[in-house]
Amino acid sequence: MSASRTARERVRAELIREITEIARTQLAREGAGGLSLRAVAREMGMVSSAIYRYFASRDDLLTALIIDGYNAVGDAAQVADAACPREDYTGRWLAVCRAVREWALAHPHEYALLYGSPVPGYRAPQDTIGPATRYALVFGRIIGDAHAAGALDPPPGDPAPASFTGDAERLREAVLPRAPDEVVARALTAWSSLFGSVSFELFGQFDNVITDRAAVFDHNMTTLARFLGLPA
Amino acid sequence: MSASRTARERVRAELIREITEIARTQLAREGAGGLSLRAVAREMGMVSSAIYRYFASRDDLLTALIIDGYNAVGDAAQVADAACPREDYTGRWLAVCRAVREWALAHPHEYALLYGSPVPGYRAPQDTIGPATRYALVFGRIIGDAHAAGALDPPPGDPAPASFTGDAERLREAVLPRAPDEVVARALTAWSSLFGSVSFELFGQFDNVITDRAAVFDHNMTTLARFLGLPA
DNA sequence: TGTACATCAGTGAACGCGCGTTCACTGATGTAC
DNA sequence: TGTACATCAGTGAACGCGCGTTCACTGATGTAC
Repeated sequence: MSASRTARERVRAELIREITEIARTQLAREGAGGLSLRAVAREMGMVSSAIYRYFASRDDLLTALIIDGYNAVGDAAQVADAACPREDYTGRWLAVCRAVREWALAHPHEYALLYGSPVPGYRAPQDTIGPATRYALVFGRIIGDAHAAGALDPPPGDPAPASFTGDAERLREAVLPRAPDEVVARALTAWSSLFGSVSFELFGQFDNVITDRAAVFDHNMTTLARFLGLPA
Repeated sequence: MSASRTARERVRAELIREITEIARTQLAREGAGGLSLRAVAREMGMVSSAIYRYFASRDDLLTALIIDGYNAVGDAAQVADAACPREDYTGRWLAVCRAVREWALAHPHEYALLYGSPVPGYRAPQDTIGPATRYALVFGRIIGDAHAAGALDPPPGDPAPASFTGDAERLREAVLPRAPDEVVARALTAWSSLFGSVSFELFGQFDNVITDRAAVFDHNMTTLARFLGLPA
């Protein structure tokens, strides 16, 4: 009977959910290095080998966590963007930046897993790519909307290097339709700048340097908005 | 005899050097997590407990590596700066940025140890602070020199947040004498932007995104120079 | 210069730990007739 | 509706590994008289 098959499958799905849930809290406590199948099994009240019914290896479990993490960042970005008036491009940009920062502060080890030093020996499979780019779509849409509305007026600067045109074309197709090379290049700068700020705050470089980190972050992101040409 | 005491001490110093050397290459191969006292001892042809004559614990060895790393970045920055004409502030800025990037590319795991996700369970002792700020002095001197020469002309922007004044004062004392708050704030932005770029490149975020990374990096750093108000 | 003693370097065995993964197995749950 | 069979979940023991750290010890190197 297909109803009973789905019953078993529901239990299975629920257990997979529970395993990743426990793995996530362990990740939050100890970081990626401290994630262990045996510890997860212990907390599940299972024998360690039972986990292998659900995940083929430790790396598979890590991959699941990574995908969940990227999706969580993507969700946070989307929600933050959706809460703003469509034409308030600068407000949308700022809201999404804050959402990324706040997610990172709330999930430091997950953030480190996604954007920090690579986990030694771990090679990300293809399935992570889609989720990994979700939040980028949000940023792309904001800048793209502003550009389409003629609201993008970047301050003068050097032209993007010639060797960048191919990359720019690929990025236009993926996230920034119709934006000129210079805008794409600036978007990349802003992108790495945002994550540079968040990483520095999270990884301790701002300790004893910046006190009111939220305010400095906002200031930085506003400055980046100007740099991108978003309206004041 | 004091000559013979120094003989013993010379051997001791040489062994400490050799241990950190081997530890450094292991760090380069496997990352911080893969650094093991036993492996170092094996490669030294010693028994593992012998290492404890030279380092009280694994963390102590890590600390030594971290200090060496910060000093290496500091040296690279200093050398790059010293090779430029004093009044070419933009050239000096660019040279130091490149030096940081090139050091990072040449020593990815060491870079990750210094600027990537914190090593779980490791708490940096006070002795790392001095070396950690050496390269910052170099950046500070460039911006400070430009400012003192009246060559700093930053484009308009929002004022730094009020809550930043205390931090700015502290930073003025440490690395940026006599610079106004806005300049200090911009220096911080540029600082995290630089390391954001380098980290993204190193940690794989630019994979399949940017092809000619050196060119894009140069472009970004030049843009940051303008943002700081360094002359074109 | 020679001897008695103190310091230091390195050994080897051991403690106690945790890990990922495999494998043959027992029961329970579902499927087909 | 009832029975024979196949699938799946979970067990428990084991393999083989490496790790940091401690400790009592042997020799060698240096020191003081």
